[in-house]
Amino acid sequence: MTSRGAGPLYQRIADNLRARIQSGELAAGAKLPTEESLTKTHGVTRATVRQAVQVLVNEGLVVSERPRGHFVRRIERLIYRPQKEWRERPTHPELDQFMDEQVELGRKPSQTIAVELAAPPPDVAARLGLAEGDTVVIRKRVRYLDGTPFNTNDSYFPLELVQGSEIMHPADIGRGANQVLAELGAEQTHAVDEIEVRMPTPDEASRLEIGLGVPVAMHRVTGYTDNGRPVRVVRNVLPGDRHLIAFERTRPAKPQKGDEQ
Amino acid sequence: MTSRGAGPLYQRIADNLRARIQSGELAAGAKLPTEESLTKTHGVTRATVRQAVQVLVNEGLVVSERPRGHFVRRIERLIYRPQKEWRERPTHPELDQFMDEQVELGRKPSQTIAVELAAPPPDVAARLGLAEGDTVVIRKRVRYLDGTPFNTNDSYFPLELVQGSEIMHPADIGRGANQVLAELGAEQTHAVDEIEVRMPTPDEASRLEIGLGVPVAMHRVTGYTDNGRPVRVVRNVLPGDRHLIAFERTRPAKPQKGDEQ
DNA sequence: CAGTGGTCTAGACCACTCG
DNA sequence: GAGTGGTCTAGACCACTGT
Repeated sequence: MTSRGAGPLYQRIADNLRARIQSGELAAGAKLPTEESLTKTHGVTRATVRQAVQVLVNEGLVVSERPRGHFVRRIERLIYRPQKEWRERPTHPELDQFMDEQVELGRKPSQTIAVELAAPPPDVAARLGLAEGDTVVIRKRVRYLDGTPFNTNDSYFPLELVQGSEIMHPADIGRGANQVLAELGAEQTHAVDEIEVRMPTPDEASRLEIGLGVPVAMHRVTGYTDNGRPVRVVRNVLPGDRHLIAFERTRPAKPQKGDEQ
Repeated sequence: MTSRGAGPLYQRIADNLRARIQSGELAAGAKLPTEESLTKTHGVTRATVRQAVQVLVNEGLVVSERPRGHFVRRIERLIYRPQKEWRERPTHPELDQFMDEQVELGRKPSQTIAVELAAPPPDVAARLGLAEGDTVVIRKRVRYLDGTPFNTNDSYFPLELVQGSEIMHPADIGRGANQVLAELGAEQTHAVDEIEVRMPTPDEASRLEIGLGVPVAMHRVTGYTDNGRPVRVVRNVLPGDRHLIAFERTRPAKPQKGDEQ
């Protein structure tokens, strides 16, 4: 199954290393053989060995920690609940079966907040019903856990809606930005959730200190007032290796038909 | 512009190309300059140019269509609704709801079904409460839309539960596997949903015909009976460039506090 | 200062598709 | 058959980290 006959040399070397990782011979955190030593064991040049290792890096299995060497990636995911603020307790005890054990064991959270005025990105413009030339207020947050970036949380508001309000101050809003919106006569009463999966932009990669081979999920929430006016878009960017997204179903009824789950 | 600040040559070439893609100068589907021509315009060797292009490929911005050249990736996402099966909709028995929805859009769906007996992967074993040496029945499906793979849908059942039942036949189950479970006295009444974001395994990449630079979302559903016994795990693997995950919130109530959305 | 990976050059041959 | 990207060799020099 592993080094089946043909294929490029670098793929066969990559297959060999991948198999050793998956078998546990090279456990999480273990150091890979040096490129130099791989050239000898496989009888190829260093360029070929590097190509093989690059395959594993792009698969997210291996990280480079220059100049100490390459290491098997450690993956540790925390639970992310997109619906969190509308749920205090799960409806069924089983829901926590695989989650409670992982949840916060005395971690130290922190965050940074910045406020910018800028033109909205296309997806935000479309959802707020703005033109790309319009201006939005952006509250940009990066959340950290034990000092490493955990996710980003950027809120976009139409400028004329929040002009001069507390939302434009780069500090935590104790009662929540939604409460401020309500005071401005634009209370957000419902929302649409979307999740997009892709590789990070260079910007996102640097904000989140993401290595090669780590994709992100962008969780986008569009908030509406009672009469259907969009007043807010939130974009949460979650590094794939640090999050497990969990959510609950609406109706605890019987599935009706089919295998569509 | 070109020699902005420092950095490796290949990164600057990649930055240049990325900017031209994002500005629209190189639109979706457009052909990139050939590697040969890039060596001339930037005065470097082909290896360096290839390194630059590889960056964009790994970001998912560019695809290679050998030997025609490199092209700006076209991204077209369809909506994926993890909660779909609990919406009430009349359907034809032959088609499950995924297919059903796409048929309405004039697409041509198809699928393959295979049944295997094997040891469960670790995540499935943990959720079904099995040891890794135990055996599960796996119903493996690949769904196609207009001939291209769209996602995979693999269901795992404990062998002793479904032994000899219709679930072990590699054909569509009109009334749904959940109905069969109910007839076996193990009706699934609630479920836990998880989404994991990562790069595909080589297996997944080949099953789904995924190119480099395309991550996947794995949507995992664990189904339980009324008394909390896990009877089924479903793993849906969704290529990131073909899906937009959408879901609904439970209560149309006011958000309670904070910006946690 | 030795060891490691990161970058880059200068070539070569191959496989595949298109006109 | 021409043009393209895919693979591979044989070197070289650099930057950084730990001893």
